[in-house]
Amino acid sequence: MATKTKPPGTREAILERAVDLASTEGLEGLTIGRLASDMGLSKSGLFGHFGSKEELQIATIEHAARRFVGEVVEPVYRSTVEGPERLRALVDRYLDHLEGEVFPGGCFWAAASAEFDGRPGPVRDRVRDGTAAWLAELERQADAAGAEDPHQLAFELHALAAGANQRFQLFGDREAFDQARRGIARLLP
Amino acid sequence: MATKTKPPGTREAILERAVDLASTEGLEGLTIGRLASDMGLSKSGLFGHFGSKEELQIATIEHAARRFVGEVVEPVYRSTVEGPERLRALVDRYLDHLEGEVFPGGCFWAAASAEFDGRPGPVRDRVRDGTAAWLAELERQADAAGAEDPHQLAFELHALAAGANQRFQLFGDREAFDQARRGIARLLP
DNA sequence: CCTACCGATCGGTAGG
DNA sequence: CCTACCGATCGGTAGG
Repeated sequence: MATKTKPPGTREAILERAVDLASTEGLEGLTIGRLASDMGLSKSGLFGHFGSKEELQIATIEHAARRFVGEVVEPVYRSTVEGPERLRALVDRYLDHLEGEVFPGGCFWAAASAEFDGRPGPVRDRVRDGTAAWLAELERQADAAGAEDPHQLAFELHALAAGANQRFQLFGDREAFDQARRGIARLLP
Repeated sequence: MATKTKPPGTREAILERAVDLASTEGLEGLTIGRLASDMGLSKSGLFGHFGSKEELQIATIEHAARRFVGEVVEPVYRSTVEGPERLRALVDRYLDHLEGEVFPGGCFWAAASAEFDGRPGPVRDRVRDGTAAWLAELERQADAAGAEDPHQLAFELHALAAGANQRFQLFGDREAFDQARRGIARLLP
């Protein structure tokens, strides 16, 4: 008999739930007790998978990074060749990802970044690494697309998309994505 | 004898500290016990000023709003007349405010917005009101400046500035403000 | 404004 | 993986 969902108790299943919880409650509000009861485990049973809260937070960030790559970057790489087409597809799929409410609490990275940008340590470092990787990917594709100033273009594309996400999360305002697309259309003619 | 600083224990002095604490620890991480000990009060002494943690959070947001208006909006109104000049000054002063590290944990609003956008209630409502007031102010001045599409312009200006702030906070990267200014220069020629 | 306290929950450990 | 527990801290209250 095939199981319909991933077997509960697995590290993978725990992290799936952890990413969702962290997107609404924050990485600090992601408590071991709450996560354990959601997964039907004892606190110490769940604790044993990670060894400390900080390790849980780091594992959660790395799981979110894998999900982002799998949902945004990889499909675009499979369906496009390098150049303007790929940059365009990357930005479009990024906006679709933000608009699609993949996480209950909105973009995991926006939340994690705001929460930990002022708290030095390994958690902030991982959030920084994940964000830097995405900005670098945008810049690389902007370069391959022949942009005059790929660094500047990557910054503006990311800012417009992130701005739309912030307004959507706070106001429930889907119009913000149209505004972002309008701004992006001017940048990527 | 004039007192050098505001008398401690005052609601005003408490809220000043509360805004700073919330900018690094978040509005949820702003605990009554921590704030009380910072102010040299007992927990229940501080508690009595507000009546509940939620009321403290709301008072903190409203204090941050008054500070923002006093530091960004009012000086611009005093030094400019309505029109392109005022819009330009508003955006410039906003960027200076973000770059000036007024709060230890970076922009209070960016942090509060990311933290509470997924938690319905009066706290989120106040964060929303404050953000909406600022976007409306930008749009009004964009309109007075004769912009073709004031709503779109206000969105893009805000997104570029907020994007710079996010990158600055996470990477300590002042270059982001230059990038925002470059993007804004194209929007406000 | 204070001391003293409440029940709940936090991260984490002991021992199995 | 479990039960049972630790000290610390949370928001909040009683009583003065």
